[in-house]
Amino acid sequence: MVTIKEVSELAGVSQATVSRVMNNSDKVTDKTRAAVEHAMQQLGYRPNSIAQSLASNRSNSVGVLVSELIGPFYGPMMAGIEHELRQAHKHVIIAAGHSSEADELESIEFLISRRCDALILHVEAVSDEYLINLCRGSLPVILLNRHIEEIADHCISLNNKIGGYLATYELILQGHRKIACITGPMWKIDAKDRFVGYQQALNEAGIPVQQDLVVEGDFNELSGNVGMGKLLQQHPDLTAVFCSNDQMASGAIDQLRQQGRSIPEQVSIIGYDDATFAYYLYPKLSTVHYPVKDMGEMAAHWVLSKVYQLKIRSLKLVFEPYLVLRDSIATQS
Amino acid sequence: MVTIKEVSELAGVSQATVSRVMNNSDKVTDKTRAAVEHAMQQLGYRPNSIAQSLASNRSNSVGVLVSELIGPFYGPMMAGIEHELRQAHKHVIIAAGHSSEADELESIEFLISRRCDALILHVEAVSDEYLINLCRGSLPVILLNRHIEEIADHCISLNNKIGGYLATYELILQGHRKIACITGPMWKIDAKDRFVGYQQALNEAGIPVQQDLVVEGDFNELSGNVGMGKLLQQHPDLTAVFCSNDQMASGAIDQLRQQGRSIPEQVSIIGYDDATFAYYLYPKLSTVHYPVKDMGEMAAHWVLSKVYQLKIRSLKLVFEPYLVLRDSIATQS
DNA sequence: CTGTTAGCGCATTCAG
DNA sequence: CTGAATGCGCTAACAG
Repeated sequence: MVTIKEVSELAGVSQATVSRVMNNSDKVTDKTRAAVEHAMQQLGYRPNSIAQSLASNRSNSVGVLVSELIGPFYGPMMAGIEHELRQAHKHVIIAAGHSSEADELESIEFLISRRCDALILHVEAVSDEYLINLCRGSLPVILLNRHIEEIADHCISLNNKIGGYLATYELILQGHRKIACITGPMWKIDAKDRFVGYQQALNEAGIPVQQDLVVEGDFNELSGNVGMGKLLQQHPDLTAVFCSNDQMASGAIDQLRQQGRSIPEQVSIIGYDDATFAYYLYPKLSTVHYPVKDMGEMAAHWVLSKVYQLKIRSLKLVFEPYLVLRDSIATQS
Repeated sequence: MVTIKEVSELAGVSQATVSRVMNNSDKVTDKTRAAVEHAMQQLGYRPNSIAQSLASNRSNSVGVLVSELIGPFYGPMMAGIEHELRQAHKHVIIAAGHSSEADELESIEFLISRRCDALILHVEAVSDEYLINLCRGSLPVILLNRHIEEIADHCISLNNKIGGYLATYELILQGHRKIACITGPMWKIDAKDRFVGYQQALNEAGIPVQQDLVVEGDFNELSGNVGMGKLLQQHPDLTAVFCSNDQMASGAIDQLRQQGRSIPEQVSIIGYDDATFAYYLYPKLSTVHYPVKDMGEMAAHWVLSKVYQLKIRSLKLVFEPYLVLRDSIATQS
């Protein structure tokens, strides 16, 4: 591996000068600059960014922690982050937290020891206190998909209560009264918030919330399938279901079809997230749009502006969901 | 940030000793070890892995380059890689190549300058020569989803010709003769191979390959939709379609439905990849299974064994696809 | 078993 | 505008 030293010798200058042309900061004569660049070319020199980081105390990389690398949700988020950061020549070190506190903590440890310049965290298991503490430290941290009042300026989140409300309200608007709900894991704040929105819409409409019209899923397809099965058994007469994400909705559709129920004629269904595949389900799934890619981009912008002093047009921290109506809801008369 | 020096002073030992207990390599008295660990605790010491890397010339991180962070294909691949690597306490630095030669080259540059201990590459645009050269270098490189004869031992790939063959053969077996094909971008080797398999199956069955029964897509949903439109216009009497991936298949299904064709009664369809969502399409999509997660894991194993000397049960470089038959193919009489 | 001595490759003073 | 010197935080011989 060729080093700065060899370059400086070939170019007949000092190492400091080579360093200068690399960080094209200081004024260097065009002539010496040319000489140095020529030498770099000739030797196939690649700066050792590890050494750069150590010397400059800046790694030009930001740590990203997501729950999973798999699934329709995190892909767009990571893509949004990577795209913006890359344009600014910053780099992404990625880790998965698997919704487990131990894994999340270990990942954060790792990213810190990696001397990331900033952290973008989508964490679910770690406590508020821990995060508040972390944000008080010197390392810039931005939280995705989580809102903590004490550190609200470090949080980019979606108003999930409104999302759940909108979904349920639409069902009510279409005349449904017997509306089931397949929630996400209730210990997850977003799952809970969506459920709160569901209850709120029901309350406002004067429809009592029935415990046995609600089942808890885990955000995966299978749990939607199973949950729908239970629901149908207890309430064969239900006419609509709000699923807390699109994956569970696809599982629920599968179950409904197995039982010979037509969608949306007999049972209406609405999802949440607006994942890419929602459009290709049959019937095309009505859902709540979650601007996850935009939020990833915004997190990157936040970092770029706070850490790397890039000027950003605007910083938006709270996003609003909106309905995407397709073919999975029918009017109930 | 507390350093090794402060720890050594608090513990009353030399820095070297602190280093020793961290790499719990050499023999250290239980007593001094305890003292050091106590000091580390008390100071909240976190090793600076940047400095570790520079000094040890080993970064404990492996660079991963994928085409996109988004979409149903790369998620499982990254998840497979990350999972295995993490268990060995190695870390993942990720970059996206966007199927563009410039981006791919830049990403590789970046990963190298990051002093990754190894590279796992899913590249599409970069040339064989470049890769052969890269593999000849001292940095261990494993290629995913690409087979280059000269460096076959650096390639983990799927036999896509067989996959395309299997898909088409199944259609023929079910009595179809007028079988269309929506290919991926023909400059991509896997798209081409799948198409070769299609042609081969047709040839063997004595069915002429008709140019206008073939349209080129781009692996995204929309192109499947559009492609299906063209096909239907030119050949209203086609009875089956082989789509080069599941996303295009979902688009094609959408188009067929728009035109009022029933699936599979009027038109049979088969996809490729066996993405998660394929099961939840309607009808459930028959497809060719692509063990992408396994292949990601295998890449990680390769790295673990070649670079970090972990003993791995077995190393498999060429994977075989297999059919997953569901509900999207009907018998043609 | 432990301390001492050198760097790793680069950025960054400070002179000149 | 350029060079020499110093150190980032840690590992790796080499003695003892």
